[in-house]
Amino acid sequence: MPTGFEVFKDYVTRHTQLNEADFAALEAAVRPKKLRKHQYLLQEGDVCRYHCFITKGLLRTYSVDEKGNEHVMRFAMENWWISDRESLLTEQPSRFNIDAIEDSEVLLFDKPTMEMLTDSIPAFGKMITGVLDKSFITSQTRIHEAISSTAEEKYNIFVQRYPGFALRAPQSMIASYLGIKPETLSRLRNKKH
Amino acid sequence: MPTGFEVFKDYVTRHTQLNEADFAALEAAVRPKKLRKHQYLLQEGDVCRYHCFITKGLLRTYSVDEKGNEHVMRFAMENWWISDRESLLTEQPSRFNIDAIEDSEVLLFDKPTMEMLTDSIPAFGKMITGVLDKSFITSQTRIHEAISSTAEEKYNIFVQRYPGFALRAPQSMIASYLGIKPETLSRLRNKKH
DNA sequence: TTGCTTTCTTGACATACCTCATCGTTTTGG
DNA sequence: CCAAAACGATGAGGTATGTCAAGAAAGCAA
Repeated sequence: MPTGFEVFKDYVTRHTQLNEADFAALEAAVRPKKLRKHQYLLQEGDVCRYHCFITKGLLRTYSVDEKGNEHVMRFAMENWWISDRESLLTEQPSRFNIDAIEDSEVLLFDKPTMEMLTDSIPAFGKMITGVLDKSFITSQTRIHEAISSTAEEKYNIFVQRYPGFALRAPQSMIASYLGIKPETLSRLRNKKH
Repeated sequence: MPTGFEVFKDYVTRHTQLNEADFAALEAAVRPKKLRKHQYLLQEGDVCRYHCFITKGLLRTYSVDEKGNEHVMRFAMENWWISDRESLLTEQPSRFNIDAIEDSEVLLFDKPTMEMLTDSIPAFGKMITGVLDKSFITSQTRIHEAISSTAEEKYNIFVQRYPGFALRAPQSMIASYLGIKPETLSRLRNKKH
């Protein structure tokens, strides 16, 4: 069973080349945290202070509207980053919650530490920039699908793109992510064709 | 009537502080381009080569699906940037079209030039980073609205947030942006309450 | 295991949105 | 300025998705 930092080290190694001194700097900078299922990583109203790298488990970002309905913005699992970038950037209270769908483990990078690391280890900085670029493109794609696809198309795309989420997340959360009701998703899944 | 570059200079001045030498470097780097209504700035299948700053007019980014339906991803007008970031980053053919909804004028920054400018003028680089951060947050907000709002709510939010687009863009394009049919939008607009 | 709670499935019905067709209005280009 | 085209409004009727309710299945705690 690899430690959280070993998972992270593997991830970094797959994306760029760093020497042992760089890894030592990363390991010293990082704070590991365990989350039980249902535990919050971030609660609405709090300011998001960390970039979080997930080494184990499954989390989601979601909002709760006036009627109490939850709206899942995204899922993230091992080897994904999660945070509320808006709150992290602006240092304003977050509109979102982040919590663990399974027992999970994350590495926390606070904002000044992350800045220090991306400045002092340029290859690491480039990697992070690449992650942000990719997440922007993913957002664009999701917007495109939201305005142009039916519920069934959205679900099929979701399963293809994120088979792990499709298997591990409850259907009610997947439905919420897709912008449809759980009953509708259940019917889509169980209809033959 | 200010020139295109004067519009851009005002914009930059509102966001950061540059000296005259910096502005001279920017002016030398930039290529102005006029677009007639309906003219493409980028066509599907072409690689996006430019960051474009709009000094006049109104443009849209959209895709066309197998059935010939257009899906408007975004609008942009004076003092907005437009490009296909995915294609620009990856240098792969774009899935989108960008064209002018009104006669328009833009300033073109090609990719290497932009890199050179953001490196050599740090304040300008920071401003560009800020623009990208803001556009990521805007994407997140749009996803949230897409999965959590009714057609009417989406339209009301759109009008509030972008009164200029609501007035200047044809309703069929606004409907497409919202992910609804033009007839539905027409009915929403004309229903009393 | 045993029960308790949460999640999923399914039916009946309601409704928001879509489709297609028509027609009046506005815009466009020669 | 006129004719053609594009745009927007509106009606009738269809379909996808939502709502509410009940029961089955699966997960969880003791």
